[in-house]
Amino acid sequence: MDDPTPNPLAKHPAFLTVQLGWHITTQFIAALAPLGIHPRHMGMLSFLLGRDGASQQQLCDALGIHRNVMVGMVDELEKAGFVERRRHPADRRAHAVHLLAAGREMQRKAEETLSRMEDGIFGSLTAAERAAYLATLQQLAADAGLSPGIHPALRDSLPGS
Amino acid sequence: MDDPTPNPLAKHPAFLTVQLGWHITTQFIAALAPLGIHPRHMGMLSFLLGRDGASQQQLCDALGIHRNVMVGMVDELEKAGFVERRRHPADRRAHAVHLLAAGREMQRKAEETLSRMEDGIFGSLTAAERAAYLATLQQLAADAGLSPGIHPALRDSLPGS
DNA sequence: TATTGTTATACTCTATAACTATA
DNA sequence: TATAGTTATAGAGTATAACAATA
Repeated sequence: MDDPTPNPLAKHPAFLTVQLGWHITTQFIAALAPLGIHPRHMGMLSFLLGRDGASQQQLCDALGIHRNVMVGMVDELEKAGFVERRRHPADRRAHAVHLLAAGREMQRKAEETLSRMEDGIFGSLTAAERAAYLATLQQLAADAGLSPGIHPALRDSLPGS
Repeated sequence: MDDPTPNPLAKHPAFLTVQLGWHITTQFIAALAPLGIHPRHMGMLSFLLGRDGASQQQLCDALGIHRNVMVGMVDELEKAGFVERRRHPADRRAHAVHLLAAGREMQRKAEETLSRMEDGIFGSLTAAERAAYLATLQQLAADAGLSPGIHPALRDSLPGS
């Protein structure tokens, strides 16, 4: 049943992290699709929860997205009624991006979807194992200097078949 | 020092896995660049270690890469002297892709690079924590049905700045 | 002069489809 | 007729550069 010479990558925690992360991403994209949004939209909404009224440039800096791409993302979220561009109180060049009620509701649904998916993925772990896994991840993320809740490339799409 | 309303994603193990996986990927691409190869090349070489002489189609099936993309990858590896296309003994339509000595050597160096990088990333964990992390990842990968040592999208590149 | 948002252009990557030689 | 490898074409995605308004 076993491969005579097993692939050496399978024993590397770095590889396994990437492999599992990729699997989670594709699965989450699919889980979010019925809601009509992409993980990158959820990332924006989740961030705005704590920084409502941020300028597009501030969103760019925080989320690691180019400002020309940000234009399109805000367009999409605005068209869906999740956010609104308002006048920035301190800088007339900037737009203040504000969460609307529908946006908060969508963020809540998306996070619920995420939690449901996690129950499936981590279901075979004991509570203690799952807690240890989470603690380790948080420590590693802190070691690596990763910003909490942010990463630039929650983007497209499915692996080539 | 803390964000008044912290980003809720930071507490989700699924998100943290993806975030850390992305960080590892970008760091590994950079670590491999001086060797002149990309993680996807290492994936090919590591796989061929156990399946030398596989046809391109078999490589496609195993690694989840389209066959038109595989053509270019084999071209690159062949040009670099890491693999060689030979006649397939059983099917004259197919090419048998064989590892050359330089390819084995490059695989070895790449895996050494990976191990060095892992020492940096996981350096703050105790041996027990690191072992537990690895065991959990292996269990989760098995639960998800992921093929050992394989994933389709070890691809480009850096997050937009 | 630098910065914010925006638009236009070019480039890269990926996906689809066609072609050949075998099976 | 179907499959392995290859090539060509088209589409999506990303990055670079320019622009108008404001700092």
